[in-house]
Order: sequence, then structure tokens, then C-alpha cells
Amino acid sequence: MDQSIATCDCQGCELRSLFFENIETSELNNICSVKVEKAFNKGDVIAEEGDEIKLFLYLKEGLVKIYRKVDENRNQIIKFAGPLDFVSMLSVFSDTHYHYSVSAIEDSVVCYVDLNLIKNIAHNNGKFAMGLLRKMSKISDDIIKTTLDIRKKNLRGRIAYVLLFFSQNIYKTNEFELPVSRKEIAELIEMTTENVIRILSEFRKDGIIKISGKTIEIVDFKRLEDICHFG
Amino acid sequence: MDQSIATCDCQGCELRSLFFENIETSELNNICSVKVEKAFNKGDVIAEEGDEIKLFLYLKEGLVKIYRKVDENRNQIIKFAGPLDFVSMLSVFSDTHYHYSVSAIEDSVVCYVDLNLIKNIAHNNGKFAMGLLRKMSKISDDIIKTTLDIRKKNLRGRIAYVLLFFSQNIYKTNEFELPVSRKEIAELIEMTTENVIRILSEFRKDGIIKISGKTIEIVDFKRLEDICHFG
DNA sequence: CGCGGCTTTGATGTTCATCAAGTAAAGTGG
DNA sequence: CCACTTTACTTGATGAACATCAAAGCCGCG
Repeated sequence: MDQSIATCDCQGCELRSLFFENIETSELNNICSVKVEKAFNKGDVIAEEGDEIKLFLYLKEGLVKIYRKVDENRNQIIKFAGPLDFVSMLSVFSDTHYHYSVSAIEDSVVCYVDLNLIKNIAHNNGKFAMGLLRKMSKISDDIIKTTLDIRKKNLRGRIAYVLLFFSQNIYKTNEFELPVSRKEIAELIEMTTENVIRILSEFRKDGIIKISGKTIEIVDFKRLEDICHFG
Repeated sequence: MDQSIATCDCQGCELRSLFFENIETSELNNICSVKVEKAFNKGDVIAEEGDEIKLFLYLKEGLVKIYRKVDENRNQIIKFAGPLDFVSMLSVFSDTHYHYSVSAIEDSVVCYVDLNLIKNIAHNNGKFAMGLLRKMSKISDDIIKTTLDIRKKNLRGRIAYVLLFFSQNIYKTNEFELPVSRKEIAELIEMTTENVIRILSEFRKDGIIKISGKTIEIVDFKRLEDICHFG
């Protein structure tokens, strides 16, 4: 990680209140003065499995995937995350090294500060620590809930889930460019690349979606929701 | 929950240091004085999906399952947990109501105190709050890791995993009484009851285990580990 | 231009769920 | 304590869902 210019525009950042509520102004200024913003290009690795955890980082802009390696050409993706549903890594407070990797699937901007600074502030400020606890708890809970939701669906239901996720949670529109490969979708919902493709084609033939390369348009929203729900 | 007698033997409790490290003696006495110990019989529900979260509870003795309901006769089990790997519920700090249920699969003893008391202490004591954060983070992380491990295995590998889990993590012996039904195993590793039975029978025929009702004896440990690892 | 990675489709086979039917075990009320 | 009911367990037969294998087209990139 080579450092970019540290600009202290935390005041205007919508994430500030999210993660740094219940904090003294002096402490916040302290964080802001050492905070670093760094841009990553699509495909860049932000944090890697096995690396020592030194930084507290969170996503300001963009889209990332959190995943772990199974073997040389297969990963398991834990979640895709945008700015509002991703704070640092899951295990930063319980471990010294990352269990998971994070990489940018769209151009992204990450803010980071020394993790020890955050820990020190939390040590001296119970309200702040409780804020962190709430966030981390919520993030873990969402991951577990989503995993359970996915695992009870059949393949068609899982694909429907992914399409709805990007359409509703990320892009908030019916037509969007898929930021991930078919293989990555497969790695998120535990199936083969071929079947991801096959089921997308089925949806196209059934008039539920239109496909043009990476561009997806959801035509029959209601039907996709039914497939997601009952599948 | 009808209350049992509250005995203040926290000093001797091996869990005290685990969950209540970095705490002033006066605060600890405060907790101990209001702490309640309650015994549950096998099958009893300790906390139920949808209930309001009022208590901070942790398992002192026994074995429980954490799960959620899919429909009238099917659950998804998130994990089986013993005293050392279970603290309260996952979402106590991020939500007002339980998303999951907990019930005893063996006779169990639970300690609990008012959740607000814990929150208040944490608010005023950053070190204590950070201790909680570490624990909660570790618990979530373990659940996510285990779920990923299971989902990449085939059915034989999953059954092997469950047998090794009970043998190594819970009972620490080669011969043990399964505390759960075949159906519950199925609900943990997302497969059908019939296939759990079928694969257990296969393992028996292959000379890997011996089965007599609920009693399981692992005969060929090495082979079971291989099936778990490569399956 | 040519190479490698991503995508697509079809053919084939394996794995697993479903259905059905029967046995054993465990709880329940007389 | 026994008849009764219910729940758990077991096995086999069948079919559906899904993975694997193979082959070819497409696209971006050096």
C-alpha cells in the first residue's frame, strides 16, 4: 500500500457518523489528522489472507469482494460489499492476521488509520467501543443471515437472489452492468460457472431478464422475486 | 424463565476471566450479585427467535444448538455450542430481538444478567467493552469460517466433519453418545435426514465407525479425517 | 496477430433429494 | 404395565438437480 495524499475532509463524510459516533472532537481530529485515503483500481487487492492486520480500514466509495482461497483457481466469496455495509475486516479485533482477502471489483476509495489508534481510543472511551461493537455485530449478523438465506435456496433461487442484490442494494435500478464475472457469482453462491451461465440463459429465454454481455436488465421483477423467494 | 437460586460463586468460575476480564472488582461484584444461574433440561428452549433481548446470557455447562426456523418442520442449525464457545447471542449488541433460537441438546446451566447492566458497564469501561468486542468478533468469525468449511465439502465430508467435531471438540474421546438426532445433523450441514443415515451406514460398512443407536465409535480415525479433509 | 481468459452450449454421468414402506424406539394415557 | 400413538430411524427404488467434460466462439491485450 503506497500512501495517497491525506485530506482531512472527514467533516463532510457521511461515513464519519456511522463509524465514529460517540467520540470527542479532539479524538476525532486526532483520527482525521492521521487518516489516509487511498484509491484502488478494479481488480486491486486491498487486503490479503495471511497478512498482518495493522490498519483499521473502511470503504468510502466503490465495491469490493471479501473472500478466501480454496485452491489455486477457486475462491469462496463471503460477500460483495459497498460503502455502507462494510467496515474493515471481520476479525480485526479478535486476530492478528487476516483470514480473508478483500479486493476491489470496482474502482474504490478506502480510508484507513492505524488499528492501534482505534483500539486505544476504544480502550479509553466505552461509548465509542460500544459503537464499534454494535457495527461489528451487525456486520457479522448480516453475513450469517445472508449465508443461511442463500443455502436454503436452489440454484435458480440463488441466481435470482444475486440479480436482485445488485439491482436493489447496489445500483438501485433495473438495468446495470454486472461488476463481477460468472465465476465470481458461482463462488458466492457455491455452484459451477457453467450453471450460472445456463440459468442466466434460462431467465433470458423465459423473458425475465435481458442480457448483453455484462449488462443485465430485469424485465419481470415480480417473477424474479418469486423465484428468489420460493426457489 | 422462572428463576433458580442465585449463588455467587463467580470467583471459582472458569468462564469469569473469559468474559469478564478487565473489570473492576466492584463492578464484578455488582454483576455477581445480580447474576442468576438457571438449569435447563435437554430439549428446553433457552431463547426463542422473535423474543425481545433483555438478558446477557452464557452457557456454563452443557450443550446447546443455535438455529432458526425455515418452516413448521424444518430448521437451519447455525452451530452446536458448548460452554467455551458460546456467549449470549450473536446479535445482542446490534438488535432488540433475537433472530435465532437457542435450545439445550443436553442438560445445561446458563448464567444470565440484565443486558443493560452489561451495556452500562461497557459504556463506562472501554477495556471491558474491548474484551466483549474481541469475544463477539471471535465467535462470529468462527461461525463464518465453519460455514465456509462445511459448504465446500461433499456429503461424506460433511458427515465426517460432524463426527470429528463431537469426538474432538465436545467429548474428546473416540466413543460417544450422539446428543443430536439424524435430523438435526441434517439441519446443520444442509442435507436430508435419509442421506445422513445412509452415509453413516456406509461408514459402518466400510469399517470406519461402529454404530449402536446413538452411540458412535470411531474406529478408523485417520480415514475419517481424510474423508473430512478431501471430501 | 495470436494467446489466454471468459463465456456459452451440449452431452454425459454422478450425486443427492424425494417418495414409499417398514422397523425400532420412545412417549402417553388408561 | 400394557396398548396406543407418535416420533425417530432405516433401506430401497426412482428421478431430478447439478457437476463434469468437451468443444467452440468471443474478447481484450501484449
